[in-house]
Amino acid sequence: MPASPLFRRIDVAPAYQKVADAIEREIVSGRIKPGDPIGTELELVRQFGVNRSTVREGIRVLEEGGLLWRDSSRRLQACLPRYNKLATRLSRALVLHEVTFRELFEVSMTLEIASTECAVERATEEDIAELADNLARSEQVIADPAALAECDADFHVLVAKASHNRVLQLAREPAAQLFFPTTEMIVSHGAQGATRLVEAHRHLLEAIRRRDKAAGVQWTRRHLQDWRRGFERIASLDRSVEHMYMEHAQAVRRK
Amino acid sequence: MPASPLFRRIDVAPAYQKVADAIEREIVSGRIKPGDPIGTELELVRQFGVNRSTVREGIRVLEEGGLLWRDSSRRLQACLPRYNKLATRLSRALVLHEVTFRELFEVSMTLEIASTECAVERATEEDIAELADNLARSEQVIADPAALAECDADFHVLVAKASHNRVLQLAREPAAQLFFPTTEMIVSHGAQGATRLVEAHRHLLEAIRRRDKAAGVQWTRRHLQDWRRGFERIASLDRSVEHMYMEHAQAVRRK
DNA sequence: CAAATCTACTTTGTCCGACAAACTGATAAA
DNA sequence: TTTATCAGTTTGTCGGACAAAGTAGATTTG
Repeated sequence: MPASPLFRRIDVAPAYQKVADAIEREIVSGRIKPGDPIGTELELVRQFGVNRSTVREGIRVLEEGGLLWRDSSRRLQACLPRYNKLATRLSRALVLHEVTFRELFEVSMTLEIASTECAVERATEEDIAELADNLARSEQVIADPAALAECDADFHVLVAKASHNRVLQLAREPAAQLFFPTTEMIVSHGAQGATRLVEAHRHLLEAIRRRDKAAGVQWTRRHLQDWRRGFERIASLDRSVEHMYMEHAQAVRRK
Repeated sequence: MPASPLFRRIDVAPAYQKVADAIEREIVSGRIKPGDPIGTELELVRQFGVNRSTVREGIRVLEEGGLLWRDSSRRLQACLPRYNKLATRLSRALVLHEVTFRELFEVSMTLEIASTECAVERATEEDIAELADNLARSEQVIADPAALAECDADFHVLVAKASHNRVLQLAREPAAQLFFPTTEMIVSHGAQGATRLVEAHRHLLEAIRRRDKAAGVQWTRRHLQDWRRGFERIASLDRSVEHMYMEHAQAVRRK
């Protein structure tokens, strides 16, 4: 047994990791801005003094993390991680952890209400126009559960956008991605599910337009309670989110 | 210009991506369970019929996504994506999007209150014991801002854990990772900041113990308002979260 | 017989060199 | 001006190579 450690542990992170970390540092610190080119693989090989395979492994890590992407000509660029892609990863994690619909519902209720409150305060004319447009489309496809479910998901994304709080937009997305796909099932199951949904959206939009926070919150709550009642007619809230949803999310991501 | 497309677009995803997708499908679908070995690189080479470099690039993608990891002997295993790692990625994204402290504060207020409400309902004896333990430690390090800030962050993680809602735990984490590091600055700045913080924790724990939801919410709100007042003495809430915090988060992640 | 040591084998991380396909940019032809 | 051609880059993939670290089985030692 050595008397006392003479030397500190040396850093033995693999080279590809160091490459990834080095590039990540430059991007996160702001020295490389989104849109800036990173250089070709060969240039990186020369700069880091490692093999191209090693550089490529490092690049894959950052590409997956959403910090790098390849433009149309496949050249490397720094970029801002897209919320959507991150949210998909999170949703996947929630599925694997087998969270229940009760957990999703609880959080969605909280976040959608917060979303509405902020939207009532801050929605711009443009936000309202987008919401109105969405509502008009919903009314047209009221008989088509799949299309209506998509409209519903979009509507709530738009409300979140109108909140002008990007943290909120990001925070609600993972639960929403798992939560809203069930809307199709629910709407096509119950009889007046579709009309109640559109009605709720109409009142919600009206509340945002009139800057009436209490009404906005009330209709958001009612809207989600409707979802819950509809869901409970089909399955238990304590059922865990299933792999089915993940496959749905993957299909969406790829298109 | 061709009259009409005779052929469908051929799938030209790179091989490493196909490898990653194939393994991901097996894991997400549940056919490979967390903890199951994936096999050695050479086995994957044989199964997929591609080069080892290609397999390795595919593996990197999944490793970064948190679906694969290498155990102590560096063999590949499927695993559940850790919330912590995902949250770090999200925090990084928030930094790059230059969100403001106001946005963080707004969402944290919402989620911490929700967290408290659920914790009051569902905290077990064990949860309460952990919180009490944390509180005792806080009282010991009340004069050490760095240690106290860490205790504070832990306290809120424990409250979220006591909510027994995993979606909530995950949803609050990204904002918290950026929000709480400022506690150190705030506590060391104001005079009674530290005592007020510990006092809030004490009341909060007491509320959870007594299942008193109103008191829990009230003290959570007061606690966060304290943070806000403290922060505003130092900087504007509309300042964007800075790169500094990201470096802090990276240091934490590595240890 | 149990514990420690040695040895042969496997696996990972890295490197090298190679090549086809796709893309770039510029020049030549219609 | 548009189209065709062509040489040079760059990426994606391949095959093979090797040192370091880990594994497991055989062997020695107490």
